[in-house]
Amino acid sequence: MARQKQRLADRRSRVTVHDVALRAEVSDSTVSRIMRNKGLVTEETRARVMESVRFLGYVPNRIAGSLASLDSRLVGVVIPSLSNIVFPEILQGINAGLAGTDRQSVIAVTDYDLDREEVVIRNLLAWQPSAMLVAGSTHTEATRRMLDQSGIRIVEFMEIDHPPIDVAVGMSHVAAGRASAAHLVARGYRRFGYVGYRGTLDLRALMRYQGLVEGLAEAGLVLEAEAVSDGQTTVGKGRALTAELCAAAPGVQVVVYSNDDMAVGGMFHCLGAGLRVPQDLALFGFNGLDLGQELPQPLSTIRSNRFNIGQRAVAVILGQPVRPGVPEVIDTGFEIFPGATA
Amino acid sequence: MARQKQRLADRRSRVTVHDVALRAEVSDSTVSRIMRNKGLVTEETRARVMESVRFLGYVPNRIAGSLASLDSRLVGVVIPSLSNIVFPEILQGINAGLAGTDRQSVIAVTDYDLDREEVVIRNLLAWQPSAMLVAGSTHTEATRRMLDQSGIRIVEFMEIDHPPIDVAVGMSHVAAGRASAAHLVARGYRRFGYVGYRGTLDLRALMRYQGLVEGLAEAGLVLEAEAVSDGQTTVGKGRALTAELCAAAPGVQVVVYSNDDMAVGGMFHCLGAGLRVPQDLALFGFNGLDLGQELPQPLSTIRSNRFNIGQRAVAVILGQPVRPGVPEVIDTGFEIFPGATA
DNA sequence: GCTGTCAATGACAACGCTATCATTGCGTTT
DNA sequence: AAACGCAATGATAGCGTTGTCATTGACAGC
Repeated sequence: MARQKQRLADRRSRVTVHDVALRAEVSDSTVSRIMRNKGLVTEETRARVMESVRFLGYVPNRIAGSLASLDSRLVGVVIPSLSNIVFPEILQGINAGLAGTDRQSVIAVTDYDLDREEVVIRNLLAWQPSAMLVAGSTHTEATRRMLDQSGIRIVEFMEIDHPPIDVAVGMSHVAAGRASAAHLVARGYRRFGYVGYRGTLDLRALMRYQGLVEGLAEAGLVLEAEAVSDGQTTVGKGRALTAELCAAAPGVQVVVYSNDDMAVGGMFHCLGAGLRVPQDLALFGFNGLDLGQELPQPLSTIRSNRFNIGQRAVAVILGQPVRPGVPEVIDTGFEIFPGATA
Repeated sequence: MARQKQRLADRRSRVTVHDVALRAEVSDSTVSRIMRNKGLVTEETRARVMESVRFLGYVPNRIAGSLASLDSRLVGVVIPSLSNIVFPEILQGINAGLAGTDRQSVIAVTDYDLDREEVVIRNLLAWQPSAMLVAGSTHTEATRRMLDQSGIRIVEFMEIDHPPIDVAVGMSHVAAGRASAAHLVARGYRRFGYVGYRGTLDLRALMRYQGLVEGLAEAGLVLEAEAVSDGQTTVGKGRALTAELCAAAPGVQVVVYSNDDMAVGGMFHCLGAGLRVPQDLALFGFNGLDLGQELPQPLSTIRSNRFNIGQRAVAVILGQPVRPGVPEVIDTGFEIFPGATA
């Protein structure tokens, strides 16, 4: 009796299809078919097999299954951060879109670092995902090549200001910046300040800033004052920077913020400093977070549809799992929310 | 020449170890060794192989690798929600702990549904993770059995009020509730109100509530009024429920909230209604979110250490990858943050 | 020169499952 | 009764990698 070569001594005595098949007195194939609800089986056989499955506590090994079927059923998701609530919101949209399908998301975080992005994308691709959803459109050359050559569907979400590898789902941040300018100019504001991000990492914040400046220029206006930070854009930072800006440029009528978090901080500053909003100082945010809408006065801002972006991104890959070869851009738009702070 | 049986017509002409080996004129084994930095290879061979790897754009298939080595290098993470910022914070801690190791997290969300939890855990276990990190200690019987029988390390994080399957990392929410009561009683408050969650899903909120009631009872006090919701605990809800409670029970001196989000809502209500905090109404939260600390007055609350919980959970499984068999409880504690609203 | 050692590489069988094709057996048609 | 169709099940060869053991060849020691 030739003893079979035992590969790894420690193999946790896992239950395999074969064990189930032996107990139910059927072939491995039949067990496999039943586990996947595929192919024809009599009800009697199914019952017998399922009894064994339950008795043995069998859990199919998806690693082996994926290898055999050459389909991992995985969707790679790459986001820059978890601390900014907008990304979990997009993940919710993605999960909602994936719920009820047989696909599973695998999430990786880049910390806004393009080299880190390259690493995590390489690692995700190693899992043979059937699609990749990547935040943003700015990548290293190597990243771009990897994504392109993978042949799978690639959805770049959040922004649509750059030509996509395959599909882009999101909104134009430059346009949002311009829209802020246009809206506020139309409401009569002339003396503008900016509080927010200035650095090299959050490129979408920079695009909004750029759009804002362009929009003002078209009205013959400029940013009179800026208070910026190259780190996290938090409520606390927004509050501190607003204080700074008010001290440096008392004549500013309205402050445009990188995002709602900072704008809420600005609101807190005004509350503390006894400034009336919007009479003494008007505030304009970006994102349309719930938080801003629950302030004593609802925040004037721009709603980006994060949940929807996630859902649409998933809809694309489910609707057309094979890359068509022709790049596509899906604009989920944005809406100005007038609010009461500007 | 016997034509080899071609398995799947569509196999994306992927580059395999074999292709690299052919081009570099070495064996598959050597390529594998080089890709894993394991075993001896001459510098010259390594260079030649790496050239081929780059030329062909070879990305190792981790599915096949995991199957062969019986080690997926995956860590399953199960959380109830993404919309409550505390869970992304824990994920950050987990990612931080995993960074620099060869482990990858795979995240699943249960939406506070124990049956859904059972499903997602079954699906995660199918990926043969080397450990599972699961939020909370309340599971279905089937879930508990699956986790236990998997043999891998199981970390139940967030709470330590129940005996764990393997390890629990977190804090006692009952104790936190009692601590709130003790702290506020010591500060002279006698007439208490509660605003927050009341339902069947968020069990930790319920434990804090229970601790609060117990703590008050020990001081001979009771909750004079409650305004509760069984849905999301948002800033908006907190604001609305606080208004409700104030109308129904004007005599209440201090309101204890399910969490900081709702407490911030309470603060907004007071700001809008012209109530002085804490003189007219005192507010006490839970979590120690940044948001609460940036209010015009810093929120009185309890700091739970979310990031730390995630990091500790990972430290456990990295430090001892094999289940010791003896359950362990790791208390990450909490601190009362006096603040200025109570 | 012979043997032993050891660094470097190769051969090949697992890993657990599924796609594919083959086989069985029963009822129906002609 | 032979032929056929078809539902149900089985046998087997991969899937791409890695663990294990075998082989090669250079060099040192005697």
